Amino acid sequence: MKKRRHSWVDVGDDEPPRKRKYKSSRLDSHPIKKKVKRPDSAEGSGKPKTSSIQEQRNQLPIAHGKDALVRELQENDVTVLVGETGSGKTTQVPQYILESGISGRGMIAVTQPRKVAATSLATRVAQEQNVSVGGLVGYSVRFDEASSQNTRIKYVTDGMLIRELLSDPLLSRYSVVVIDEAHERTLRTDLLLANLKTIQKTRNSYTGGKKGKEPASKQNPLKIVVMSATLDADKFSRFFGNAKILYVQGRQHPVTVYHTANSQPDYVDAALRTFFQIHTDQPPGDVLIFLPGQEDIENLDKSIKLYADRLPKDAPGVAVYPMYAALPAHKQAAIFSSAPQGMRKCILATNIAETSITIPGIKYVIDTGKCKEKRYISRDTGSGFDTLLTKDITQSSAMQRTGRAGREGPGFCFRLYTEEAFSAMPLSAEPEILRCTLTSSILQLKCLNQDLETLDFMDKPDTESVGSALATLYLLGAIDDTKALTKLGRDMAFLPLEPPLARALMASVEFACTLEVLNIVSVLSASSKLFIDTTESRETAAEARRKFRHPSGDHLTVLNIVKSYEEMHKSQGKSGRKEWCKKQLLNERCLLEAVDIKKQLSTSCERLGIDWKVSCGEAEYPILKSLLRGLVHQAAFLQPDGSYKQIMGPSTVKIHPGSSLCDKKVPAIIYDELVYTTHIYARGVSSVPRSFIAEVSVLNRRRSG
DNA sequence: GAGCACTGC
Repeated sequence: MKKRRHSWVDVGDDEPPRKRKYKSSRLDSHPIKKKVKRPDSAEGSGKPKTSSIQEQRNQLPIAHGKDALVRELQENDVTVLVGETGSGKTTQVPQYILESGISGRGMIAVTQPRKVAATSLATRVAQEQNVSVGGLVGYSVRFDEASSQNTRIKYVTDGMLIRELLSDPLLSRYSVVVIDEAHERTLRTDLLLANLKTIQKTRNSYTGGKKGKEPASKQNPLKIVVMSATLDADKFSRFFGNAKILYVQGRQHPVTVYHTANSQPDYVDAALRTFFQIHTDQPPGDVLIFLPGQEDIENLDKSIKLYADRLPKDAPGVAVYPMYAALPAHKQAAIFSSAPQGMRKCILATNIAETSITIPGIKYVIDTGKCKEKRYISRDTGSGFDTLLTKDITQSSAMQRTGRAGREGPGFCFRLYTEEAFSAMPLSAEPEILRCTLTSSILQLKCLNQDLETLDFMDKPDTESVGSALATLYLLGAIDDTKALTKLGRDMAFLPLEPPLARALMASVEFACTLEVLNIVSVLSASSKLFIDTTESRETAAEARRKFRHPSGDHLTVLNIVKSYEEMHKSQGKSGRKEWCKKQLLNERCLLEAVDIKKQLSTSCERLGIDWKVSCGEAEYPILKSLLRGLVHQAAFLQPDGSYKQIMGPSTVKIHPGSSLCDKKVPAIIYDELVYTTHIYARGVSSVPRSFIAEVSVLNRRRSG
């Protein structure tokens, strides 16, 4: 048989996606001129009404190509599998691998970027195998695990597999690793891909990748399956020595796409007009509008309500639901309830609705084509800051948003940008590794003895960004002046914290205030924000915060809140605690997550021989000194004009308006992060005596031994 | 005096 390298193999019975053009036509100002159908495949006939789980499995698009797929997986060490949503690849491929014996005696790991995905997929696949989750099929995510000695298929978050890498650098328990959602190119996916390539070379005694010439020394070979959406498949294939690309058809209802004839600089106004055009001209069906951020959502919310009131009395009403991450949980939950009788539901969402949340019943999507992107600007030594600015989305994002209209039936998508603008969009987002802080990743790679210069990344991070991370690690005492990992650095990497917070926690041992610092870093490293901050409640929230305010600033204010929360729990129990949070406008999600993190960190501390119960009582200096050890590179001095000048770095920063120290002119500050929006703002700020700062940068290194 | 997309250990 002729070797077919780097070619598309059609596993399903449809044409490969490169031939499918996303035809679309212009939409003249707003009146709808012409519509074009998305040339979609399987005219979603929907799920069969009643069928056994096995029948459902057999009806998935991927089932048609099962034999061909299994054959390819058997023959190739690396396979790139392209499949759209609804193809069933994530649930079926691991089962095919298991059932066909490809995985031998080893386990199959399937990675996911998000926790919910990992746990729910494991549950689904366990059902299909007719076993309970945690047996043959299990999962492992932070704070939650269901697996046993019998587990053969394990769904894990990519971060979890990286943790496993630290204790088992060859991932020897696994014979197959499936990297799912690889097109998202998260920092952790890229780290895994780079490491997997090295691991496979070692375990398979690579001889150039020629089929049928496997060396006899191959004891415990590793197979890699990379699963991705269509756009980046070639790149993954090239990265793995022109690995075979297989294509699987998806299942999605057709969505009619419209573009505007002219660009719409005022996209909020354009969204408003488009919404009412749909509302008055189109049949019933819910509307989902994608906007970049909270501010736009709040404005559009007001405008829609204003105009809806002016509609004729007999016209159907509009029920508006905002949806973004900072919204309190009970308001987020509201979007899943159906609209009041005779009203059209209109959801205003950030890209939280693009992948994280699926809202049922959406027939119309309005896409502003904008999103906010966090980007790290690295300067000289550790003085970089994050920006959070509105920018154009990518083509894959646009297609994802469009797809949200076709989940349950044929739908419509109104793009508030021209067809030309769509064509000009980048295909997919720039990988995170090129725009994020690398401090934590580089510390982990150091623990794996990986040489950054020789490690093969899909996209190599730029030298400036690596240099900045190395400089930060050196300042924190995690590496020495030969860039070698220190004992302190190894301990820091063991803690599930960002290096600055890990350093602060390690320092707390020295200052005998571990309990306090543990409480603070647990909240700081929680993924949700502590304060609920919507425009309408901003004043009330600030008022509530004043009660907990500590004169030294935000870190000790956080500590006061944690203490009150714990007391509230002791005296009032779970429901009292919840009520209390609501009243104080505190986000309980953050505090609950902090409780989990604290539990995990205290276990980690015990393993490192640290007594985490050591407390400094009411003293504040030990706490500030500990924090300063981690935040040396994030400190600034007051200038005569009231602004702050970074100690390491060129920038002048302001204290963020949400901080308890805003407008308090203290001589020196440390901060959790810098964010550039309208100014460079320092967030999470504490006041420290100037004298503390000078001594720290020297001390950090001296004690790192 | 002004405002913050989304994840992970």
